[in-house]
Amino acid sequence: MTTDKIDQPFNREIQYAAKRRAVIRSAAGAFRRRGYHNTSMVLIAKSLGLSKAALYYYVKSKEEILYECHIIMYDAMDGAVHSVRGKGDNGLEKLKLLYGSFAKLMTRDGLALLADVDSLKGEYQTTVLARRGKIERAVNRIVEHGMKDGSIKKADPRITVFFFMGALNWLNVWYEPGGRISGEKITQAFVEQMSTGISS
Amino acid sequence: MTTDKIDQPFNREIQYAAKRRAVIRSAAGAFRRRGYHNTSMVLIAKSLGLSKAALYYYVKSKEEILYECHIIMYDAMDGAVHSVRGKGDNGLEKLKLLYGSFAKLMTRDGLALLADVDSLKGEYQTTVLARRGKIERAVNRIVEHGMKDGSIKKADPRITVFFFMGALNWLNVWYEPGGRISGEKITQAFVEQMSTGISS
DNA sequence: GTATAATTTGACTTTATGGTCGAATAAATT
DNA sequence: AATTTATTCGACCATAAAGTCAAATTATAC
Repeated sequence: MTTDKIDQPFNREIQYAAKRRAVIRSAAGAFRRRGYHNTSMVLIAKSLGLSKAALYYYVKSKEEILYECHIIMYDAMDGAVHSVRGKGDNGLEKLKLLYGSFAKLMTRDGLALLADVDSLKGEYQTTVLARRGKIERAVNRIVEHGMKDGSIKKADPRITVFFFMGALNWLNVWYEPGGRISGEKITQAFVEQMSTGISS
Repeated sequence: MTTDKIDQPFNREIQYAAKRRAVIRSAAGAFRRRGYHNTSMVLIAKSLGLSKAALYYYVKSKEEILYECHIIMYDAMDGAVHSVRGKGDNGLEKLKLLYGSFAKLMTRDGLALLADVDSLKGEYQTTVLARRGKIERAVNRIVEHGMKDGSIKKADPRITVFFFMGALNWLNVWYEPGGRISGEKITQAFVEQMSTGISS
């Protein structure tokens, strides 16, 4: 059928993209659990039932995988920032929404990974640091806004933000998806503890 | 003089120990800044004006250095736990004292390093995880105590602790000794934010 | 069923770096 | 000054893991 002729090359791309995503997702999980440097390409390959060489059909290098992990995460975080636009009656309420989204991202499947930036070089690192800065500034802005509207206690916004963003990032180290503590409980508790820690 | 005969061999040991400490301190700083795997032994050696081989006169392996970094830190933290015994009118007050000590440890010179546990193997990792567990339990106990005496809001103590301990551990990633924000300011702000986040 | 393009592989090269060793140097001891 | 002991080094080895490539396999198209 003619649809095949049109669909088939399209499917190819889709399947390639899907497999590529699978590679990165699988690697991301391994990186989170064992750390970037303790995860070899052979291991990533094997856990997908592939040979190492096949991996390089989908990615340029190990570094690229790490880079994409970060980008995926920052894309998701940017999305969270965007979806919070116009919501929340004041700075604190907006921040609670955003922080909750962040926590959900970090706990939903093993996607989360914001570590090992030092292992990225050149352009890769520059881009990732830029993305990180962008998120940081967005959060800072909300916090500063909250300090002005009186919903957040006045303090050095940088330290304030580092505190609860640090708690979030550290999740990667100890949180086990599907472990004893559910992602929802963590999200709820973190939002609660964060907000009471800074509300005025 | 006779004192020399007695002092000299003693000095030797002291100097050896001092140099060994210098090696570990220097390495710890590099590890914290660039990450364990991005710091080569040659680099550590060069930054001390030594050759790589000379390093191995003081340490058994790179892994041993990382191990000692952790132990030094946990010794200091144990000390902090110990020095808080009997102090503080209630759980929250005691926790504030302890948390402040921890924050001081993390910000005072580049000593802090509690990451890369995955790069330790066998006995090394077992011991470090045991030490970490010990600290965690001590903190948990204080928090639970505070929840009972009414000074700390009732919640899942594990998550409560992970939150503010995570914030602390993440310091390593972004804090620059001698940078724009002083250790004292951070310590003060962290204790404040931690305690208001959990006080009832 | 043959040709073409997409995947996958085994076997290889390369590289970074941890670690070793015997010899050289410096310091203390007699 | 000679001897022993502590310290340091240059040059080397070992190895793990990243990355490459020509060839084989599998899927798709005609």
